[in-house]
Amino acid sequence: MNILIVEDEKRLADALAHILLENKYMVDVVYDGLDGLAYGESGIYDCIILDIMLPSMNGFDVCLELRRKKITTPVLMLTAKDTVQDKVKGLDAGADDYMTKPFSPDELMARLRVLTRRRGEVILDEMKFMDITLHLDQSKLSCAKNLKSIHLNFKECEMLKMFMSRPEVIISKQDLITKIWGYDSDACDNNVEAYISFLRKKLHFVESQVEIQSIKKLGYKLTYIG
Amino acid sequence: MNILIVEDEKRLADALAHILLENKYMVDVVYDGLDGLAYGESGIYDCIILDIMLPSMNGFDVCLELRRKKITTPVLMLTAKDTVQDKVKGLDAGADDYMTKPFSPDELMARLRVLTRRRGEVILDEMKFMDITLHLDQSKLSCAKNLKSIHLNFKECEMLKMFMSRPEVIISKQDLITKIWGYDSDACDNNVEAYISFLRKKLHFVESQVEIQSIKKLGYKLTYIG
DNA sequence: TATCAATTTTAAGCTTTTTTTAAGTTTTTT
DNA sequence: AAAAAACTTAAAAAAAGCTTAAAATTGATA
Repeated sequence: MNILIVEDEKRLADALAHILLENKYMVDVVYDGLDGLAYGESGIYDCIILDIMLPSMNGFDVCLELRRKKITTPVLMLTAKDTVQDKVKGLDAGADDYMTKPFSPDELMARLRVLTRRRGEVILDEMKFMDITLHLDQSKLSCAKNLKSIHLNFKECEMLKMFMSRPEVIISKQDLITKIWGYDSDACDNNVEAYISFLRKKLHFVESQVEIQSIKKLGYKLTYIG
Repeated sequence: MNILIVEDEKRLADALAHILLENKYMVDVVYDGLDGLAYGESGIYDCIILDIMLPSMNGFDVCLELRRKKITTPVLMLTAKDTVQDKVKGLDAGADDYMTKPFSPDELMARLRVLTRRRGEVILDEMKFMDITLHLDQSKLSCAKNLKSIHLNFKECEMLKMFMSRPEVIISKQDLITKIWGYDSDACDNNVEAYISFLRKKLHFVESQVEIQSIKKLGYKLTYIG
């Protein structure tokens, strides 16, 4: 899970990053609005935590601009501006949640979980697509029509999760790298290819009709072959 | 837009309903947990506003039960319980937002807009012109009148994209070269011609009435032949 | 701290797909 | 009819992707 923090108070930003890292998120931090916009535009984050009063471009405008560019990454505004007007303005600018400082870390984590889980999907549950089920709490993959199931290791699980959250959509190798290996990792395409190969073997093992198709130069997608 | 209010304080429930009605929502109100669950299970609502302390079944359990039954309707918890633990509990039970009483009607409306705006916001990554559709997310070309579709490779896709973004407009070979092969490539006209040929074959394969016409010395354009 | 198992990375050889090239045709223009 | 431009196609070359085994790393356990 990748989080972008856009916050100019360095001390707060670092504290926040620290809390997130403890909770197994991958974190990038930038300290002004234009950087926030540039990073956010990459579309690789699962959530953006956005302050409002920022150098170079304020949070409202950053959010508006992201939405104008069809970036749908959830945005959580975290700010000292606590009037009802500000909240309404932020939410109507396209933010998905709005918290005021000072805040409770526990509540922030809970709201972050809301924004990063798919609607209605209670955490520690399972994901399904056609005949396969990914048991997130057990890191196991199973197939509806037979009783076989198989263990997935961490990276296999993260990767399959990405595919299952957007089936039939092409996901690029670069996206997989930044979301699974991290923004500044030096993983190369071959790392992805190796894991794709592992996953395919396991999908085949459970006798699923779901497969990972590769689209040259663009990436991979999960699809069902009827 | 349909909203379900689950709230046992009749006066508050009515006030809330009144505000929502003023904002052009359709509203149903129930006064206890089991009724809330029964109504919610119908899946017809665009959002459920849920109190926690309720007769017969509390709001946490109503929400958990809805999620267990795969009801994904957004839930906004609106309650007097204002501790951080309660907020975390509510959000982790599957609620999408959590507001405490007393609340600002404006903020409530803003948060309701957030929860209801993502509905029906389906991002279709495709381009259409007359009877053909280019599925960018799948690198596929299909034709309206029949079920055939065919895979396009990267350069074919880029080229068709250029034509479809400006149908009926003549695009020169040089333009195609600089946009597809790059500014400093040494691709020649014949490269373009080869790809035009590939594309024509595929347009023919899907039995489209759209064709790529060549205008000597000037370039090519996409056009429909009635 | 040493050991073991699991996970992750690396690298090499192999397969497939895409892209380029080039030669022979066809069409259009003069 | 000749010249220029465009078309088509096969096959050569290049790029991208696949698979696997082995090496390296990590993390848990004794």
